[in-house]
Amino acid sequence: MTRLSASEHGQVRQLQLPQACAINKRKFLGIENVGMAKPYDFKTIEAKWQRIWEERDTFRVTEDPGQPKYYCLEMYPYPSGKNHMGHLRNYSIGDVVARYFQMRGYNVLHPMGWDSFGLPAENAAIEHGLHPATWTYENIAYMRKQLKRMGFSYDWEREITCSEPDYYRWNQWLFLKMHEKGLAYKKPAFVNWCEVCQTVLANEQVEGGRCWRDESEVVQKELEQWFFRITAYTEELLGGVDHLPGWPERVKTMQRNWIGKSVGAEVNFPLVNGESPITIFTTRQDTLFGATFMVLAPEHPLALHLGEGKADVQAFIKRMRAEDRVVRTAADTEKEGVFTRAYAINPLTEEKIPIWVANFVLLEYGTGAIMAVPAHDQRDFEFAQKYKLPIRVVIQPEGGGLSGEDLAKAYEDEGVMVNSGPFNGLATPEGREAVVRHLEERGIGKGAVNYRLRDWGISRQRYWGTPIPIIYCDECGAVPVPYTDLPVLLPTDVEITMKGGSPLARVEGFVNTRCPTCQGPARRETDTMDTFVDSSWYFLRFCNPQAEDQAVEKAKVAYWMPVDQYIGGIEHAVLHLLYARFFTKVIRDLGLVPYGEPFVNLLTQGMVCKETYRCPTHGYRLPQEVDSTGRCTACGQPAEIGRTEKMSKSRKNVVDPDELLDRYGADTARLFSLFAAPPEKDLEWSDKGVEGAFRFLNRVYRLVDGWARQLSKSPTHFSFTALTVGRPVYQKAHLTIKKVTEDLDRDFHFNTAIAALMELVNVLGQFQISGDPGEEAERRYVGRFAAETLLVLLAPFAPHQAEELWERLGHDRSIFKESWPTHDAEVIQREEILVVVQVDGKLRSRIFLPAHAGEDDLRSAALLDSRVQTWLRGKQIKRVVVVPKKLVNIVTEE
RNA sequence: GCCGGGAUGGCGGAACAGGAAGACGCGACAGACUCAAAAUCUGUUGGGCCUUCGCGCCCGUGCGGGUUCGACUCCCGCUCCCGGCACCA
Repeated sequence: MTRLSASEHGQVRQLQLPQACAINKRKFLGIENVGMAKPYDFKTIEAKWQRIWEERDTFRVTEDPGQPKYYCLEMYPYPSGKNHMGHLRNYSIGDVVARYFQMRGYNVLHPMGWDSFGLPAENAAIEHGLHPATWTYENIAYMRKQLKRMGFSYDWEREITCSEPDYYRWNQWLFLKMHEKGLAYKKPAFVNWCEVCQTVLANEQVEGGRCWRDESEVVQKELEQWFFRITAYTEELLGGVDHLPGWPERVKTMQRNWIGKSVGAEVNFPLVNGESPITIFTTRQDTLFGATFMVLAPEHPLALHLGEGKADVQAFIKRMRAEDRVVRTAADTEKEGVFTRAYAINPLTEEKIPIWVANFVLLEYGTGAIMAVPAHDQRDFEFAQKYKLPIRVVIQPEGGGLSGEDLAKAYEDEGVMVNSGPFNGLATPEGREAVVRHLEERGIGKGAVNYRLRDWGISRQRYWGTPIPIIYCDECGAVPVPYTDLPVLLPTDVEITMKGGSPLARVEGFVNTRCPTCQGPARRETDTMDTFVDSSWYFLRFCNPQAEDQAVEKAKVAYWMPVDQYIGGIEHAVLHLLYARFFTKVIRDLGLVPYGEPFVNLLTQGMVCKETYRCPTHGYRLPQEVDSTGRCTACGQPAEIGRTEKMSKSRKNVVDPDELLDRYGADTARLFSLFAAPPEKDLEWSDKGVEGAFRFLNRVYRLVDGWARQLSKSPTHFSFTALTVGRPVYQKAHLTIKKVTEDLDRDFHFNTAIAALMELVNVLGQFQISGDPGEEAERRYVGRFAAETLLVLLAPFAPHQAEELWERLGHDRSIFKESWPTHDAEVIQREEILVVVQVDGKLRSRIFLPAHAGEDDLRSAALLDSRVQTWLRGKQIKRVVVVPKKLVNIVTEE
């Protein structure tokens, strides 16, 4: 018996081919004259259709209020040189989405552009002696060509290049608008400084104390910098996360973590000497009675003051301030402190408690000062043990029994308040509220919220970016460049050295200017903007990329926005995706967009990985540098084999897209990257898998091309009820429509959609379009219907081949003008259903019944089945569970 | 430590609402075609068992329990892997 998938079991017998058919198989496959099966000529076909799409402006879109819109956007690339497989995967996913929605009748906006400002251009300038612009624009030209070779359905008329004045002038415009509203401001601050990049980095660009670009250690430097007040939107950015059902949970979690909201209280601790009190922030105000000392951050202004005339305190503060902050603030750094010999009063116990200065308290979180509750905070506990400070239990867990003397570690969980005067007996949640109320009544504190999120530092001491439109005048201070003077052009004659501060500072013609207010001599700001500013609103610009007099054109943006589907890498979960949300809210408040959230649905595609070989002495090796026994060919040592890691040049496990395209073509590259894994999971590259995709496309090609001539004579109508030999194939085609459509609608399950197409091709491979003259009309009708269905469903995945074969079937209109098919529920209705019979939950028999069989029919048929009866012998039937049209389970008495 | 995600054949992965575990592909094995190879086509392919080779039986979705007629799926308790945050008060 031919094995087919379970769902088609009922059709199996009808699909059997008599042995004699094998003789004619070559003929039916259209290869009888070929002698040898040649692969289809993807080079000619792909080039042909790319040319036709371009000539016919197939993917040009304009606003059309009469048609539902769909905005499909993939994160635009940084033009680093060549596209890598991650890009191609990202854009292949996006292209299927865009083409699918187009066929579903949507007006689809699918644009592409270049995130073309950034540091690598400056590095390349030094390395290769090229101007950053030259290097960037050569890369763009190359990468654009690659994308076109992939056949992506972009509206290239909307291409955006961020490094062009017609784009970055609007960065400056937005900066000025934000400056007007107090959302852009300058302040001195400790900032992250990367020695390699010679620039400041935003908090979001520091990962584990290292630069996100070059992974070098980041140091802290105090500099005067421009900031965007993202914290003005903290609550909205946090709350909005709850209203993004189309975003992956992990991205939302990351954003919540990054914003880091803590709810608690601020409490004032008066000083014994009567000076103004120390304010602390705590989330555990219910432990206030257990605060036996206080700790200030070394940078806290009061620390120096209290340490006046105390050499050891001064020395400690000096040493701590000089210490590398990344090291000092690491969790495993030993706690260290010094007693100021000053005292504060615990406002609830009215006890005198000592004030310390210690390394583990951070100025930038909360108020830079803490109350220490050693019994209920592990850090305070460790500190108290080291310096012999009192430990007092004020929270008892259920069952109690804790005492300060024999505590081995802090009890940080919730419990019941003890040793807390009027609050004794309250559980932690109520205690928290009660203490806040008490503090507020007595005016010694208040409920407070703290966030981890800091304002976004955007100044970069680099050349290849947007000039910040500010002029410094000795008389008038920092003066914004008037709107009418925009853009502030980035000068082209600049020397890039990567040392000695902002390159623009050395361009006299740029720096020296006149004050817009007093006309006196003045100097321009020489820092440029973080490149993340460009990507924070580019999706709005795509709606009106050519607008010369405004950043965003209200009506067009209102039509296209929000982005219906955004697709990109998880690495931007916080960075870009947080900034873009912030900018959208700012621009909304400028009255230019009706939405505060830019991206309705977000798909974070997985990385592209490949096996990696590593030799202990020679590092990463190419597969050919490792012999069959797994030893490095250079030194003979056993190499680490087959570990799957993200593709990267340094790991020597990359696949070059150009080679892939030369060898297999765009359709194969697309199909494999969509088939090998669901889009959100990592994709393990497999050369064999690519060949599998290529083989599949060849099968489709031979099949449809082989049929094409005969199918031109097909009848256009045939009654379903009259179908006989072609019936199962016709049904399979309808089932495939259903499956592919559902898979695309349900979170873009491309891999299973493609699997369904493969199943259909497998069935069609067994079907003949000629035969008995009496059957010929039916066979051709069914063959044509199935082949056309296959092509239409395949079109979003392998567009070139679908177009080509569509044309060969006699169509003169693009397959993308076809509307997406719908399945006929009556057709896929089976005449016969397979019922699974279980005895005590174990599969014991299968029976075929007419589709209209009811529950009672199922029950009696199951009980009558001879195999079931064997299993029932000597047993008492307890009950019979019937699942309509599916299953019968006979439960017996033991 | 807190938060999120995950674990299914030799491999990538299916199984939609609790109802046939392993679709589809890769690899492997066999056969057809061929002088031969490649390509193509056709089968077989989770593990084990058998004087019965069957529409056969037993086991099987990280581990241990539970709910249920029935669990990859739900509940409780673990292990391991991946990711985010973290001396954050």
